[in-house]
Amino acid sequence: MGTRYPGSPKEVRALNAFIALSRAAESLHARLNRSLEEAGLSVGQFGTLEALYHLGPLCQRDVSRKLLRTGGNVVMIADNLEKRGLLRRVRGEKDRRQIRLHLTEKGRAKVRSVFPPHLARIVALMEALSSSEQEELRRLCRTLGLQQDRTKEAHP
Amino acid sequence: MGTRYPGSPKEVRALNAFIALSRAAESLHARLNRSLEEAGLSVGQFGTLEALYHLGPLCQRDVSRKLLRTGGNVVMIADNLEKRGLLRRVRGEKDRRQIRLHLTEKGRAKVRSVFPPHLARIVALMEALSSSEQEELRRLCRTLGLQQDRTKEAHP
DNA sequence: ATTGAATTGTTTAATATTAAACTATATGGG
DNA sequence: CCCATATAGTTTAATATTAAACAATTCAAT
Repeated sequence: MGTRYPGSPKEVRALNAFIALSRAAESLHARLNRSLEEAGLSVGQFGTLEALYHLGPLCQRDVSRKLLRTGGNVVMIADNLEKRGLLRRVRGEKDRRQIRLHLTEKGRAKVRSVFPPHLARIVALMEALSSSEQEELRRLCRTLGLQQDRTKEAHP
Repeated sequence: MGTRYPGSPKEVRALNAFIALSRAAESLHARLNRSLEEAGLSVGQFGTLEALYHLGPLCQRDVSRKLLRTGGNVVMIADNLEKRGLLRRVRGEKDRRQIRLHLTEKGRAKVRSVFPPHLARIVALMEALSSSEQEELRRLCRTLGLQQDRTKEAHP
């Protein structure tokens, strides 16, 4: 990690922090993805199921915002999950443009079987840091991530 | 951000830190990618050019490890950059399995034109944190990312 | 020396993701 | 009411990425 760019201390500090952040996230994801794939779920599929499980039915736009993916991608994710009987689409009654995604019982069962071991792996990976370090990491990342509005399309 | 999963304090702490880390990285990348794409480079292409520029010629395997991408992906990245005349392939003399990637002068010029504004954007985004916070973030992320060997294939 | 295992790069097929154009619905100002 | 604009979802075409099978080369242990 780190960089060999011969910039100002300020640049080097920012770049080193950015590279460490990027690589930590990618590294953790690479390790977690493998076990998710063994469960037959892509990252987007798992994220969608997990969001619906813990937040209740959502329209596709909300899922798109939550996962930071484009709307078109969520259409495909919902298509595939619907084909497998893990969720169903319900046309909004008030706003007929919206389609709310509801987990089926099969979908809930999938989350119940996949989420606990996934969480256990996350906890195990995060144990490289102490409790207070985890809380500090969260605070720093939230400060970084929240500095700008991200409620619009993920990549407008 | 955060989670509504009703787990133990330990689980909630780890999950919140993980989610914040993931979203911060994705959020920063989404914003940076747009400007890279305006320069006509994908993330993998930019990462490859930048690595060759600052580290010197590398074989594809090294690039693969550095970018945390599969070898097959690096083949395609190198193909596309070679077609555009930004790098050239040089068969290794000592180990004839290897192919070292060398930047062309056009490739170096591309990095010189793209890297500085890219770095400026990173610095601007990271300024949401103070200097010491940036250093602390780097330390925490390195601890997380280095806890396990990642010198093998990115997704073996 | 020889053979078997490991490593590097390549190819192929499948999936994921995006941007952009499109349809349908909602909303707000004349 | 009517139209302009915005929003939700869909479709399409292109690119990115992966896993897996493969060829060529190296290396190590006999």
